[in-house]
Amino acid sequence: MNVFNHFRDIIKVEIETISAAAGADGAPRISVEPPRDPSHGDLSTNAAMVLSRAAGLKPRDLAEKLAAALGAQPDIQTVDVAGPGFVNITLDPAFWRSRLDDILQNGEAYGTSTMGGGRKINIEYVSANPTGPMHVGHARGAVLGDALAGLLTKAGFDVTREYYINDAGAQIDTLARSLHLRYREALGETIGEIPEGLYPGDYLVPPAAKLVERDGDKWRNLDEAEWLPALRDFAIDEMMALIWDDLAALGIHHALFSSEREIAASGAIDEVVAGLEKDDLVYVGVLEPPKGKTMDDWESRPQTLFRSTKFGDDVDRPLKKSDGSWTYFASDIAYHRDKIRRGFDVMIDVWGADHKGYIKRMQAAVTAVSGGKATLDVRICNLVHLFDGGAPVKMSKRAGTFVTLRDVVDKVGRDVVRFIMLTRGNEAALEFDMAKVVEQSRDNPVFYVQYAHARACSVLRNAAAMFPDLKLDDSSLSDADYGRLSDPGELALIKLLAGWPRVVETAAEAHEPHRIAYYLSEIAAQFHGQWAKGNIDENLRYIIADDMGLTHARAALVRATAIVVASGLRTMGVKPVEEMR
RNA sequence: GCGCCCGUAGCUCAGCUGGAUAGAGCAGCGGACUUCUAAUCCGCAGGUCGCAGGUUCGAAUCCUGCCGGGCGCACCA
Repeated sequence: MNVFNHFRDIIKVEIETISAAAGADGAPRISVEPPRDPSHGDLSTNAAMVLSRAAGLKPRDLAEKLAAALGAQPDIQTVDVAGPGFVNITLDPAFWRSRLDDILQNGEAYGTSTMGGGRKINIEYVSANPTGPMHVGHARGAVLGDALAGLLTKAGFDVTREYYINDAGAQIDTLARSLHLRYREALGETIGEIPEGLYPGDYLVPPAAKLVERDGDKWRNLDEAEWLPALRDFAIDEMMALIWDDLAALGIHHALFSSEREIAASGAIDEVVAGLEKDDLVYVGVLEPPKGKTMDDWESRPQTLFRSTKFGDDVDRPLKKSDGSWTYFASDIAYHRDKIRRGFDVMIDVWGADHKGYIKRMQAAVTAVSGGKATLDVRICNLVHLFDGGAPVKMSKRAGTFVTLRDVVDKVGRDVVRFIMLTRGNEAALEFDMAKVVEQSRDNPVFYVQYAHARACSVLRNAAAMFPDLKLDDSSLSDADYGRLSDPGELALIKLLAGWPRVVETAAEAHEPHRIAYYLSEIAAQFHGQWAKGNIDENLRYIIADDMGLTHARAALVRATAIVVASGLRTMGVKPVEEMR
């Protein structure tokens, strides 16, 4: 149960009783939130201030009426009117304690929401070019997309995880030529320095050997035109296998891989552009060179343009290259229309920071192609600055200090990578210190949260050892006498745990999975803090040797903490640990 | 020149889509262990939310204009 939504519904009913006009008017603007200052109660609503005009009352007067009505509701202990017309509600502690039932009975499914109503939503993420292994920067987009997918699933959406393979264009030819060189090397030739313009990485050496094994020297002395298509296919398959491995190391598995080449081959691009032409959204025109930027090779010439300015873009965008072939943008339009046709009217793309300038045109295209019915949200991932023990890791392909995603995952573990990548908002740059993230200390958020879960499991193990007769399965725990959980710290922890459904919904709505990481840190802090109180006052320990009933009640709280932390971690794609030694 | 993002404590960052006295970690200072794992916790100190206007009951949050930083800016993907 989302406690806040629950009482929001009750408040709406009461408002309608007080004033039908107000009830009909601004219901959507009513917010019910936890007040920042806990001394203001458990819930705070702005309803009286937002609806005073429609009700024909002064905010404070409406607030007083609302407060009187709410005071008679079950589960509500006190209601106060404060400031300009806030209505602050304090709930009965028994109501909060009963949230433990909700948690224990649902297990890790606690927090699952019906907000999404099973609506289809498509998340396209990673989409790294198949020209080599993934590097650290890719990891952030991969984790963000995957965690967002997990979050939206938890929030009740029908999520499809999708990867767009950019397997067309000149880069793939470059890949194929680079492979051919390595292939000749594998056949015994001395190739020397890799020429400028080809990919120098030695990750093409194993595929080259594999190609020799499969085809012998059959491609060796042919003209490029004869071997290029075959080597292209071979190279793409090899590179995608590499990327799949890297993703699997992060625990990421897309449901669908869409190929740019297949889109192009299907004629979808011609089709979608023809459709845009029909709507008068395509024309031939001349673009102005950008001002304030030196463009030596600028050549003013007529181009086939998409009227993206009609949908808020800054300039119209080219659909054709100078050689007459389609631009990447054109095939991306066709691709997104394909997604729309597959029934997705809500789409999310996760891109790197260098693609920021591409957002408007893509959103314009989605609006145009769908007739305004589909929406595209683009989540941009800022840079990851890699450190090792406080020293920046300089990455250079030439110097051979290039750090791949795989290197980092192998070094610190996939759960650490996943969690740390979500400890910042996606638009903020992120520092990733490979030494620090495996430290067992307070300033390592992964450890701090994992330790809370492990500590909770440890308490339950100890409780079982001390009281062999105590039933500690979830259903027995939900029969415990919660009334004995009366310490303010315990109640505060319960309230935090009860906030999980709301965190899921607000984070899902904002498309911001990093909020889960912060929320889990809060729980961990409250839990560790409560633990420490037991070192000062033995009566506050979770396990009380001569009081099995109290231990049972506290075990229920501890178990509920473990459940919520585990649920949060799993939503982020991180595996909770039961022990840390 | 234009567009987007960012600017919050000494440092790294949250701030729940406009709520009340702006929060946390680190660093600093002072405390707490014959432990249910101190791998932790408690306290103190630290702020003109870049600057200036505006919108309103109310602004770190929205609008405008500056200042500073980042990214991008036909045909690559």
